[in-house]
Amino acid sequence: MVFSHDTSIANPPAPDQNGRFSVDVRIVLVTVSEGRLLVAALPSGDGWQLPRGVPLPTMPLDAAARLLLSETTELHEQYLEQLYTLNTNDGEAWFVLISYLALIASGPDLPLTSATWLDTTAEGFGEVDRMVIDYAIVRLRAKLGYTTIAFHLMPERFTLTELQETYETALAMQLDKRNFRRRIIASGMLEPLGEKRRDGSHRPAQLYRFRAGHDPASFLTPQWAGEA
Amino acid sequence: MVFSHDTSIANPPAPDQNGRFSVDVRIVLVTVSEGRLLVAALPSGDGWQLPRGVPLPTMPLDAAARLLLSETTELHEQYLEQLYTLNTNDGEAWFVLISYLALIASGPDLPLTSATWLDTTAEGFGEVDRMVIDYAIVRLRAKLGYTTIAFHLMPERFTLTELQETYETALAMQLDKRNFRRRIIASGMLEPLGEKRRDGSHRPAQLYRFRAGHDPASFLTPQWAGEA
DNA sequence: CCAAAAGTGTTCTCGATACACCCATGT
DNA sequence: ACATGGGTGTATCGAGAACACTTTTGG
Repeated sequence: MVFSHDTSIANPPAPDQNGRFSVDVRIVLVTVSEGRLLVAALPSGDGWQLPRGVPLPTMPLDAAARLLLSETTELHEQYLEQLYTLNTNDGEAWFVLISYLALIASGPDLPLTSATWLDTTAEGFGEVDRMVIDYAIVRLRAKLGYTTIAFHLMPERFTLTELQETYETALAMQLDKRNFRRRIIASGMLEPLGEKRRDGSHRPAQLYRFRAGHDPASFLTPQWAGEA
Repeated sequence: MVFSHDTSIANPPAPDQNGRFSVDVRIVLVTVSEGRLLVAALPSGDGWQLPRGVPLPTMPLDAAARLLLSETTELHEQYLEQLYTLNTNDGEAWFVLISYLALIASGPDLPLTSATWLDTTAEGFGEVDRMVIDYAIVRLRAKLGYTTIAFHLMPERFTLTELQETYETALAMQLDKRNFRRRIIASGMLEPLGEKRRDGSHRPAQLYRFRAGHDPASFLTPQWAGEA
């Protein structure tokens, strides 16, 4: 018998040698800036690594991840989502690596503490970090198609062109302006503000914000692949 | 500073008091039989619980899950997939609950050891187990739409009607025979065997098997919702 | 010849795509 | 008046859904 079976949630595994795994939390903190999809990285020897930490067993992992995030960026309005749990080996012991995807709004101010923004395709990450980043990007791209997650990459108020640019950067794909607008409007996720933004010698742009009561289960139509 | 930062995968968290979480593995083992979607359960007090175990830190979690599976069923051809990692609290300490989805082929022989097959909607599970089961079913249904996962619920050789019945049971939804056949055939996931099966006073059915070289990344068209 | 399950095609609708011009403003 | 980015509509195509009859066998 290899397992010590416990009986219920109210009666969890005894704190013996078994079942106590090292847990390592890593965050893929992503933003968009000037047409680039960026990830927060910390220097590590001659390369880079994702922000990471070993949580205390006295706090929930999501709280640990959020704390880690607050050590990485000063900005407090972030989206945080558990990504995937890896299981990795180091000699004898296996440890559990729980990865999170975090998003913060693009903008001229991208406040980091000791981390640096790197292109998401940058060289210099370890093999595992690279996998985690790549998976985070896959997930982000998929979710852009059928959720309103893009909201977290945008400032409070924005124009449709700015929103489209964020999608294009995140998806690494050009989108058709008319189709993009038709779908975004049809999805009902945006609320037009009365105001317009004048920022040059051209027609001013309508400003929008994400609708407060946007149902998080509301779906945008997927499959923008193959458009450009 | 709440986290002890480590530098790389090759230099994992030190085995100190921090970062050692209790880890609990649970398996949602699912099969289909006689039009019912079943889950393997163990008795627990006056109710039921999922097969579970506390893995040793000296083995990968997937191996622990597979071992657990082998304690639950004698059948060895199973599909196993990591589902989701929950983080649950018991008084002071938090523990990490890693859930797996496993599938075994339907058939007259559904060999279990100490477990019992219950309807997936059965009462008597704890709150957490209920969540895990429900999520497993959601994932299974989604994956039936765009992968060849159904393969693991079928015996080696089967007819199109049997395959459709498995889909219908798993999805809890009636499907149109002609549309079903057109899509399954078009997906290329099946290989017709030369033989036919005669099992009654009616036209014999062509036998199929899943194509050996079926690309696991090959996708069936999704979205069968709303068909019936 | 009857019962029972296997097998097969066409039509319609709707969402996804491709595509080009006019509008409002600042200089 | 012209340069700049904002804003709009239509035609085509393909996938998904709805739908009913013929075929083959055993008894």
